[in-house]
Amino acid sequence: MKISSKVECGLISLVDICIYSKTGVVTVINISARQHISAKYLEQILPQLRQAQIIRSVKGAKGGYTLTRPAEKITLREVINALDRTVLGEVSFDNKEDSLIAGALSECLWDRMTEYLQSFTENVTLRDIADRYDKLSASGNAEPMYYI
Amino acid sequence: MKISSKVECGLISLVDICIYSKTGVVTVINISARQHISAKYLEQILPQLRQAQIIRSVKGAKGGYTLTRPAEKITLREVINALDRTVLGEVSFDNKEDSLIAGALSECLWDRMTEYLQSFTENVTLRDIADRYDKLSASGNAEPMYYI
DNA sequence: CGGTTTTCATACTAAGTCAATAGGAATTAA
DNA sequence: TTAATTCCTATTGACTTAGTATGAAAACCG
Repeated sequence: MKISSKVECGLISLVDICIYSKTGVVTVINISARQHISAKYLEQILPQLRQAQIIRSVKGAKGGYTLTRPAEKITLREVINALDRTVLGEVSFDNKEDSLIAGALSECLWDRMTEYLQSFTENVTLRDIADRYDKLSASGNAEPMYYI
Repeated sequence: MKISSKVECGLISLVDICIYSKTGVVTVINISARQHISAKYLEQILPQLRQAQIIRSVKGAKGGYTLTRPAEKITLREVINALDRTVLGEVSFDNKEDSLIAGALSECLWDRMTEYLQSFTENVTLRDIADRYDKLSASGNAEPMYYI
């Protein structure tokens, strides 16, 4: 499966915000430093998540981002759809609709695959990922710390 | 889901061969005429299916293609993999392996999605599509016939 | 043989997509 | 007013993809 870098970075950012926004907002610079993603790139991704009402932004100095809802109410389906409609969306082809074989393929294959992906991602939430992250970092896989 | 035209055309070709090879071989020209796919394009796709031992080719005049096995023994998984490794393959990202969040995403999301796609397509065969095609064409959706 | 039909191999091109950068406007705290 | 921040939109360069082009190799047929 091919997943765009935008979706990957968007998801990582959201989990980062989820983890670090307990005490206040999280800025693009914060995420960039922690997750090694270009700040300029994030500036392009996060507004999309805001428009989809997944995060809320505070402008100006001391500004940043927080989630609009508890993490367990944010499904990965809506996140992925907000960033890239093609991942979970229907398989579509230009003009082969007239072909009966293409129709059979849709019914037996493509439609079922996309239906599954939609319902699966509907049932995974940001909380699940954050919890999994906690377990990973607790079990000796701690994020490397660089002391000066 | 984004599926390349190559995979789509390859699958359509295979179903066409399955349907029309009962009496003999099927040529690129046959498929091209029936399915409205450029013959030159097919000449690029079918050899790949041959290398994957899904179809057998007969060279020269009176040559063409047939399936190597009964249609119920050809899974869509192997067909799709033969034409495009990325569709069912693992989600892979450049250098974000070090990120624990990326790891959590893999475990909770990407790995499960690709596992499902692999096992689902493993259990759909060419026969299933051909049968579905038969039902579609029997129920009033007959392929248009052009009489001269 | 020689001509025709076919598959096979490889190169090419034009269009589209994607990742990432760039520059600057708008907003707000201090 | 200054610094920190989000926001908006354009652009670039690299890569991918769809489809075409050219011709070689193989095999049937008369």
